[in-house]
Amino acid sequence: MTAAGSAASAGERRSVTDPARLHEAALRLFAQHGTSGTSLQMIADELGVTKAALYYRYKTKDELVLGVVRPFLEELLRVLEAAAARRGRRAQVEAVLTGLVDVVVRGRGLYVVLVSDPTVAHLLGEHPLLRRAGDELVALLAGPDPDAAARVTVSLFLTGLVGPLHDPACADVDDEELRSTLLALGRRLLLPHRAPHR
Amino acid sequence: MTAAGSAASAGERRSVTDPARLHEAALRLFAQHGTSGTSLQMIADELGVTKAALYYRYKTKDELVLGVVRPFLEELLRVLEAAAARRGRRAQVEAVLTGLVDVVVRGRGLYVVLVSDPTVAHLLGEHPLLRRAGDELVALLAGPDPDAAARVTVSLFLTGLVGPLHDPACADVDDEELRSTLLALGRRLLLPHRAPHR
DNA sequence: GTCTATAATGCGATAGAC
DNA sequence: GTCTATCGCATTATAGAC
Repeated sequence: MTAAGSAASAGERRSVTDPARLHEAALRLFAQHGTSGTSLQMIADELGVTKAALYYRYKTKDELVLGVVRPFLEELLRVLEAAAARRGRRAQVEAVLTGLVDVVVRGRGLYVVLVSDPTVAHLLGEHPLLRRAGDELVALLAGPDPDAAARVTVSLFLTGLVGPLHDPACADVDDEELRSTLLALGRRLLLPHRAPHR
Repeated sequence: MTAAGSAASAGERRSVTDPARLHEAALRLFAQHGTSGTSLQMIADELGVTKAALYYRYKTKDELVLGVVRPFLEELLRVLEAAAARRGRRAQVEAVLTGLVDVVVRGRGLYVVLVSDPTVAHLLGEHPLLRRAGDELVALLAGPDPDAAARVTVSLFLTGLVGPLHDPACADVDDEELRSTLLALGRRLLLPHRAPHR
């Protein structure tokens, strides 16, 4: 919906006014260097503007980071809402999985920043409204009153999703195959299974 | 072996000369704020010394980061060596899994820094000697000529290992249970399995 | 809405006393 | 082996011209 199409037409000089351009550039740098390792200067250079121009849109660097991450979180919350409306745990898990994998694969770098950047984690921890996303996600996938193993499993899966997104060994995997593989892995980990031979 | 025991006796003023103390403090900060988000000042404060004192041990910040990560990588390489000496893919995977999970659980924060800090990733990419660890690890777990699904699976598992280590939802899980759960998940993901009902 | 210019602070790193 | 002091530079952030 809010795809990259609007800004993809050409190398035209669009200005920072278009938030999509800023988000796209900042995100790429955040994913590559982390938010702490990315200066406003780097973002400004990438956009062909000056640092000061960025301060017209965002009062602080923290707000910029949140601004980049927020749309992704909101998309995730919509997935969770839709999933929570389903009846039956199995249907809920399935809905979360498909929605989550889709958002994550489309988002690529965004999810990396979201789960593995300490600064972002800290910022989200301070905004309880945004924090809900993570908590609800875990609750839906782990089910009610999850034991230790279930919690570890969910945590491993959610964290692990980022791996294939930027692993050079998986660079040749196209989005469709990545989606279906991650989905299969999610089902294998999160849906009831036969216990392994012991 | 080089456990935390040597420096754990009391709050005694040990000085930076003892590398274990420096590594411990730096690691905690790296895991919490990322390497870019951790200044030498923060490390020095944590140790009760000045920035300048750190420069006696390490010429640059990069060298300090590598110094903290290296012992962990070497431990990992020993695990890989031992595993590679086994006969049969199944035994190799099993050996890598048990060794890896043990090192990761004991290392805790170290693995977080290793897999999710962009600066560390970049530094390791420049030292081909250290880079071997990651490559060999993937090769051993994914097997010869792995298809896309196998590569995605290995990547998800290796990245996912960090999740439960610092997820608050898993904070109550003790090391032993964590180890056995991660091991079970690894087997489930990386050893041949019956295809799911489709 | 973007610029130049600059303030204020913190950074990594060095020099030299002890 | 650790200190104080400092250099040079990058950083976040602001003020004011256009």
